[in-house]
Amino acid sequence: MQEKLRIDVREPRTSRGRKTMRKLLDAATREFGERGFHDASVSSITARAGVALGTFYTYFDSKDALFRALIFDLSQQVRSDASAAIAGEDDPLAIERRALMAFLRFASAHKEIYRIIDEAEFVDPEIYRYHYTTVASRIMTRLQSAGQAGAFRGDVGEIEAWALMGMNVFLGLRFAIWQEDADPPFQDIAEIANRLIERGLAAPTGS
Amino acid sequence: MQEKLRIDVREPRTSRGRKTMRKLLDAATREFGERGFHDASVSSITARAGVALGTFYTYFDSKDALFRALIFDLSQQVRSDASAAIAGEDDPLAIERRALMAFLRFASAHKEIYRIIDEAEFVDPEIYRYHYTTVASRIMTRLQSAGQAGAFRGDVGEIEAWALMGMNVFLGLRFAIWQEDADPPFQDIAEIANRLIERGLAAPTGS
Amino acid sequence: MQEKLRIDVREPRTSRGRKTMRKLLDAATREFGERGFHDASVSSITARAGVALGTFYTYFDSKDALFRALIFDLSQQVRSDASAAIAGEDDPLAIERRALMAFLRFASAHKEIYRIIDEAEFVDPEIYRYHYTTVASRIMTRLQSAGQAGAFRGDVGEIEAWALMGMNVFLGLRFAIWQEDADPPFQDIAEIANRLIERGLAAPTGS
Amino acid sequence: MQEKLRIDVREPRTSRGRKTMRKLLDAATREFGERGFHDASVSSITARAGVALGTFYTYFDSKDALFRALIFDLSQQVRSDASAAIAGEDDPLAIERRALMAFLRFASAHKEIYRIIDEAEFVDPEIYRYHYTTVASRIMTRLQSAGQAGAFRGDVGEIEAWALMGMNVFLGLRFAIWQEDADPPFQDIAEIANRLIERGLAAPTGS
DNA sequence: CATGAATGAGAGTTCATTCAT
DNA sequence: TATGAATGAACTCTCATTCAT
Repeated sequence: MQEKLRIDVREPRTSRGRKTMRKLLDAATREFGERGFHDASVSSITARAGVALGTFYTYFDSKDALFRALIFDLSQQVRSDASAAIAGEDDPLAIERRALMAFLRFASAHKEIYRIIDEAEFVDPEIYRYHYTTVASRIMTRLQSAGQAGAFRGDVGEIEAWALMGMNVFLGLRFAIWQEDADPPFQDIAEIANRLIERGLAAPTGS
Repeated sequence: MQEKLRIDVREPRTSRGRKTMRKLLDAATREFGERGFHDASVSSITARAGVALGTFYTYFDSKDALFRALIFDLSQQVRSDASAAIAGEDDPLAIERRALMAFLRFASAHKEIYRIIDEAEFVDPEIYRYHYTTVASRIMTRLQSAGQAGAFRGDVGEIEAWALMGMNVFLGLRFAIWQEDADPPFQDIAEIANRLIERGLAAPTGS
Repeated sequence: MQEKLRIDVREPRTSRGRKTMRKLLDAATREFGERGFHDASVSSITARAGVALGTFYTYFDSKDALFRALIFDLSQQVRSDASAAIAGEDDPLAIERRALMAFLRFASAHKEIYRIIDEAEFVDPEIYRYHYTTVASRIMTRLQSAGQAGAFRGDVGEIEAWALMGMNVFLGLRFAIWQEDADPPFQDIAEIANRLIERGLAAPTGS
Repeated sequence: MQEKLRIDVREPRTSRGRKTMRKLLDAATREFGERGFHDASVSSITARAGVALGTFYTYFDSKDALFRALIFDLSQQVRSDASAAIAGEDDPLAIERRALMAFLRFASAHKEIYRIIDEAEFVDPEIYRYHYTTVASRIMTRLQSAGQAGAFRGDVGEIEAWALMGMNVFLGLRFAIWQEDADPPFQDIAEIANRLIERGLAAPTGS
């Protein structure tokens, strides 16, 4: 699907180098998170990282290349977090509930990561696509497993996966990113979303 | 809710002025759509509009002010389009289906508008919030009317509205913006989304 | 021959603009002459010209573009000087003598111009070629006229033109550029070169 | 004349060192030839040579010092080539013809060497002067020998030497460096130049 | 002798904005 | 209202050189 994605980074040969690169990536997360890609400056990133300006270019070809490498990194973090959250759970609805809860908590705790990933749409569309396509594809896999197990309808596919992902992302935007306090509680939000996934909105038919 | 929103534009006094301003807004739509806010330049916008660089500042205080005025404009266009699409329809599910179809068509035909509005998240968060809050609020109104009419559950609120909006937006991103050809057809997508809204994903219980 | 040569300059629309551009070209001649292309800096050029740094880019796309425009300018100056020097002279040998004298004087008085043009070989080979090809072509025309008039052999062509040009250029380098005082006098040099052109080096055959 | 020329190179003590130094000089020839002095980078030279960046400074004090050492080397190569070409020939005119032919062939086969030496004019004028002064001085010696032997006029000196050298260099530039194919053949060029040296351009006087 | 990470001065270039005409 | 020349702060990126290992 997205196999040709290239991340250009000069892999450090020494452990000192590995440490410096990590410092740069962490500093970049803070800088991009606070100021956004365009207002962020390479010199500010190196200052935060405590290295000289030129050192930046020992590891990255450009500010864009760093951004791309960072998104790749963060995308993995986001997915690891989700995987961890649903590990061990078998019930499909419960899985989706947990996944959303985890996302809300993660977004709330790491607003800057959410922001950075979303800005990729305008900085590096390819990596942005990579991220959301990968996430959607995992969701679809979950839905289809549940379909085969008889818990969900058997005919769900990519469209439902994107619908669910969009739901989650916008709930995160509204209630985790924009909102300072968790009100309504994430639990309630996840409950309501879960009910929507399970039964839709139609009024229960009589009997 | 979002009443304090201020749009600073010098309203032209003459009809010649009104024409110049319109030329600038149209040129800005093309420029921002093609290059994004940061790569767009005021001088390129005036060149596209066929006016001198200095003329820009007769109408707008700054590049940011133009952007904000433009989003306000586009936000209204998007909402008008949706209103027109559902006008005269009574059935709540059909309304949502039509709204999504209209959005997919609009996004597909005006990719640049979609892009510009979304970039506002990183350029002028206030107007971005204004846009999506307004849209969500309309959706919520629709859902609650349907609830009172007994067509939908009676307890739906903001959370469901944001969930629906997110669903629609991401379906638009994936199938209208990214995809060149309408495949699957927008009709099918709207159908599937509609089914999800109506019944959720749970497998139909026996009997 | 060299018809596709492009000089990218933004022609000023006002007389104020024309003056500023002239100031920049003159400042550039001084700067490139003293420091050479690579050590010259745009900011130093604008400082010499007494304008702001940004003003430079109102007229030239880049430091390279300025250089090219400058060579074009200087190339014309060099050729005008030569034309003026030989104007009115009919005798082919006298023409060549005068042309060399003029070149020696010009090079001596404008060492920086000589230097700038020659550096073009490494900065913008195309314009360098343009310059020397044009000069050679003028020399060839002169030689061939003289050939038709019976003053020179009738079979001279491009090769002789380049040979003569090379002769002149190196005499200029050695005795006008490198040498502070005109010793031997330019007159003597031109005389000797003239004798070489006329009769070559072979010892006069008896009688 | 040019006795104070200093070439600062750390002579390697071991044979491994000698090999590394040779690799660096060869890599530098390629790099300077392809990119020119200023665009050439030390790190690219070491990469071509297959050694680490720091190793460079074990052998050369600076990029400039390397350049100077290289010109010195190349200058010797050029002169050896010329010496070999004229060895054993006694006739002064034939000597000059052979010398030019050899130069054309050498320049054609080693365009990069020609380029590097000429760029020295703007990088290290002293070594540039050294090179051309040395060459001119050899030519003058040849001419004066021929003068004493009665084959050439007896009053030729430095001026004629520089004139001849300039002729050769520009014929090389035009017909060996710029031209991909040898057309006209080097033989023809050398013949014509030889005729110019022998008899000049004047039309043969009657009888 | 060899390595490669680290340095930081310095360069070219962009562009929103101002303002005299 | 329209023009376009002028401004200068701010930015990204390069690369010769150093030095600890």
